[in-house]
Amino acid sequence: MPNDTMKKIVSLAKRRGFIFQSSEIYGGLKACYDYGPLGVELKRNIKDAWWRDMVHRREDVVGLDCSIIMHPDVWKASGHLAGFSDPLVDCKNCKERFRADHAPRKDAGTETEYRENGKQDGKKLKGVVGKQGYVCPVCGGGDLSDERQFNLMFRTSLGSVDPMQEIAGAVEELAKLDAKGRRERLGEIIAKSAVYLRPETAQGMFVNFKNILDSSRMKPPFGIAQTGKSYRNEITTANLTFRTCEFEQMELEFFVEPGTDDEWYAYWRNARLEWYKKLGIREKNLRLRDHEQSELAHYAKACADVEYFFPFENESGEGEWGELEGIANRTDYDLKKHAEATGKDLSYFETETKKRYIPYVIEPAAGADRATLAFLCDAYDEEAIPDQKGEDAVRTVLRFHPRIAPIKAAVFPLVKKDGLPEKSREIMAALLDQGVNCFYDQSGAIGRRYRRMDEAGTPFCITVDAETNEQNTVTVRERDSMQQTRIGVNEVVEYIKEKVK
RNA sequence: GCGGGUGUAGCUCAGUGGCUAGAGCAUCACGUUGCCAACGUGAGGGUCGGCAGUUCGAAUCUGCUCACCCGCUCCA
Repeated sequence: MPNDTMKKIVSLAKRRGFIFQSSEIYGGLKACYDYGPLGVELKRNIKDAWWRDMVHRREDVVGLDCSIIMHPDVWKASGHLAGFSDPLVDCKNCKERFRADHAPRKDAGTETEYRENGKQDGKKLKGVVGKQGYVCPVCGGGDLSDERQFNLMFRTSLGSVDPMQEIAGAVEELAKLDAKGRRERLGEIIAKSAVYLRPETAQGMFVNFKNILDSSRMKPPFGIAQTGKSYRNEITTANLTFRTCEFEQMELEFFVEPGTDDEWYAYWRNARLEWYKKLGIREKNLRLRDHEQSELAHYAKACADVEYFFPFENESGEGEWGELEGIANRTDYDLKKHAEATGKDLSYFETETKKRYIPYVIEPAAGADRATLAFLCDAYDEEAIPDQKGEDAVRTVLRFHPRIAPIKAAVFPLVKKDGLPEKSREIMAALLDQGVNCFYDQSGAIGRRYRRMDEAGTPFCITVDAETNEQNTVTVRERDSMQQTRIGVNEVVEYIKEKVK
């Protein structure tokens, strides 16, 4: 029952410290979430795996970490400042909210017929199309609100003087202006200090393209990678951390010679799908979906999404495909725009061939929070196992790939006497010393301790028992099979390190 | 933003004809046991989402509000 599954995952996430709602004791904040002790490890492991595979294991990619607040002109050049401001209109009849540029056109002054409240059996109403020249796309009504700007970027102000102060001082002047003039004047005042939280990390890579060429001796084909937070005022937020206003991205901008872009696009499109598989996401829950021409963003030549089948609650009751990552061919759009805006030369000169060109960009852009959620959902499993009395019982287990598991190993003394706790602590210390995140537990029955670790997704449990004192060996219990292997105490660190590599 | 649903302990949920708020699990302590969610005893933990109103009295009725879920819309 996938409907149930998401509920159980949310419950487990809260109970075990993966994901909490932001500011929960204040009643929560819309679409903001915090990662608890286990969640932060999981997310970090995913980001680290991405960084290692995309940057450290390649010669052709370098990293970058740029500021979230950038020069406001960056967003003018990239098209975000204009493109993010879609005029929205509310229908006063059926309460629909829609984009003005998507509404059906009708000549101003002509008559329009529609149903009351937009209901099929509603009373027939007649109206006149207003001077805006369009009607409601749902009910066809002409009784519409003014167009409202809805900026998808988070605006804030840079500088120690609050722009509110200047606005307060301009109140009388503003009162004399009409609505349009007032908006323009207010815009002028705010624009003096207005800056934006980035809606994507990508522009940081484009803006630093020349710096990196000049400082790193990289030449196309090469990439710049970055992870970090981005912010967008989403109209609708939903499904836990799947769509939030503040989110973390893992982006690569890969610069290539024009003409080679198609093959590099194909390369990354495939490579990125394989990455999720390699880290343990089941193949049946993954797919690549190519965008239709009409779906493509204004800058993109081609785009494909890596999608995961989330167990979200919905009408079908089965779950829903959701985007984890988009791989786009952004062409030379961004570098060209920034070159135009700044007058700087952002082309690349190839000395051997004496060719000069503005590189094309292939962009695999992944959501770190979405990936974390997908790994969590995919790891979730319930196993029917009879308990000691032979009655039906359920074992809840998170089957994380050891590389991303929050806790790599747990160390238990079978009993808390006969020097077993002391021996366990020694093994713990050796593991911690090697940077293996592990957990010590001596409370309650051993079976309970195993099951607790199953729920946290810990792949290995090391138990110190009577034989440890006699033969200097411990048991290693494997999470998925629940099989135990006996190994020497001095092999433990290497054994675990090898398994979680 | 609209429509529908939900909100009681860390989790899952009872509760009501309006009076001192409950269970199971979880957590902690002690004891016992010792390899797969054991047993006993005890303990801690609740602004009944928030604010206001009606009332002698509100978790319960009314209004507003916040958050989450579903649908529509949106997703450069």
